[in-house]
Amino acid sequence: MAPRNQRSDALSKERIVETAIELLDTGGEAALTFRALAARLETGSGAIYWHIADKSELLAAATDHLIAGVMAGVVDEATPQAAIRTVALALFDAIDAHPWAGPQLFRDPGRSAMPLIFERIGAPLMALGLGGQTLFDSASALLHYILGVAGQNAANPRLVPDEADREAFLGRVAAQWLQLDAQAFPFVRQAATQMRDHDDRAQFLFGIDLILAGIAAR
Amino acid sequence: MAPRNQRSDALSKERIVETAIELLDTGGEAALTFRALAARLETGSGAIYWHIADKSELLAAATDHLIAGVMAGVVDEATPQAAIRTVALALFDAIDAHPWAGPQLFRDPGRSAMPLIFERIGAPLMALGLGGQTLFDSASALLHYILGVAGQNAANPRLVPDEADREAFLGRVAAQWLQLDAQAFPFVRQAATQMRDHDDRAQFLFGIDLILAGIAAR
DNA sequence: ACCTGAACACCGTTCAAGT
DNA sequence: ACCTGAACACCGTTCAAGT
Repeated sequence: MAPRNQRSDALSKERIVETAIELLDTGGEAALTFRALAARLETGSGAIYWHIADKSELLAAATDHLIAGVMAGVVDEATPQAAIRTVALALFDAIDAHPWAGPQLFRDPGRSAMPLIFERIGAPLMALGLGGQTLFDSASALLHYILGVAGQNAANPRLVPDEADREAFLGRVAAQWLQLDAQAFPFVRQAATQMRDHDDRAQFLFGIDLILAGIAAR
Repeated sequence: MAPRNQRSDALSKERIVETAIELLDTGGEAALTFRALAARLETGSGAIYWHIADKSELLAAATDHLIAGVMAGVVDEATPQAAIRTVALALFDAIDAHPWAGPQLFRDPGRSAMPLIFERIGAPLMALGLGGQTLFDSASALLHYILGVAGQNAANPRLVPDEADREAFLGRVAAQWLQLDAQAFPFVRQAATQMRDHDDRAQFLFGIDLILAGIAAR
């Protein structure tokens, strides 16, 4: 058997992380096991631990890698508002395509993904003239809203090729909401009728604009 | 050995769920195993499956139970804005005390926890005169913001008796942010200096008010 | 220094057997 | 109808042994 440590494609943290992302994209979080990863990398499961501390760090590193790529691809915009909308939509689409990353964004705010996102939200607000506590609190509000939608999206089946699964999912939720008591749940029952053909992306942007309008109104 | 199925405290879904919440509150999500749960309930691990489909349903049922209790305790308020603030803060404090429930809120929007929350947000907006798409989108924005903060809180160590752990956590995040490049991260570095003594609860309310102001400005 | 892969401790879940 | 608890299939992680 050829010694692995002399191959040109030797193990490295980057190669491990990229392979992990492939497994996550293909089969979701359940598909990422050290055994599957080792098999794909043609190595022993223990070898991975030489480069990565544990599974928690592996998932965090995969998220950092993904977000860094997304953020690097975001183009500059003319206005601060447009810049915030563009970054927000880029994140929305990234979680749409890689739903496993949604819950990860909540984990460790010190890691690289979080500062990358936070800077892209806060810098435009500075350009708008915000500062001090208002700046910090406004940026945090936008960040939390974006993460909240990301987390929700990660739970929904959105990345199906055809729209059938998504329709079925929304239809099931709407049906459950319509079964609620009309006296106790007037709003939710009305919302149920709007569920099936609502545009997630437009609704997401509406919320961004709501927060931006709130900032402008101060 | 006395037969279990004749005791007055026989197994029931409610007793299982309440015991599960005790384990979750005491030791976090890792402490909830079917073996630990069965030991605490003085039964076999398989007996639980007679009442609960699987672990996913157990966690969802625990969350529903928790949120139902929280929502039942929320008092009515004079104005729609006050009602929304009160519900939001009640959820904030509930996740603060039971951080394991944060990620669960993202799971299944059809379950009872989600409609309970959504109704309490949407009904006051209806009272404000909102309707149609604007009503649905505005309520969704508030919901996503609240869930985003809840998810973030669940990841942070907040429920420690003394403030030492929280201080250490925020200090560590701030230190990591201060190590970033000054040219590339002007905002994040400034935010780092505000991290240690910021008031999570006040910042959360600031975001709620920002969205409410955005709604009012439309 | 880096890799191998068996072994360990632990899960969720099932199911034949009991009462 | 409900409970028991061993058994199964599967994890993450460790570590003595290799190169």
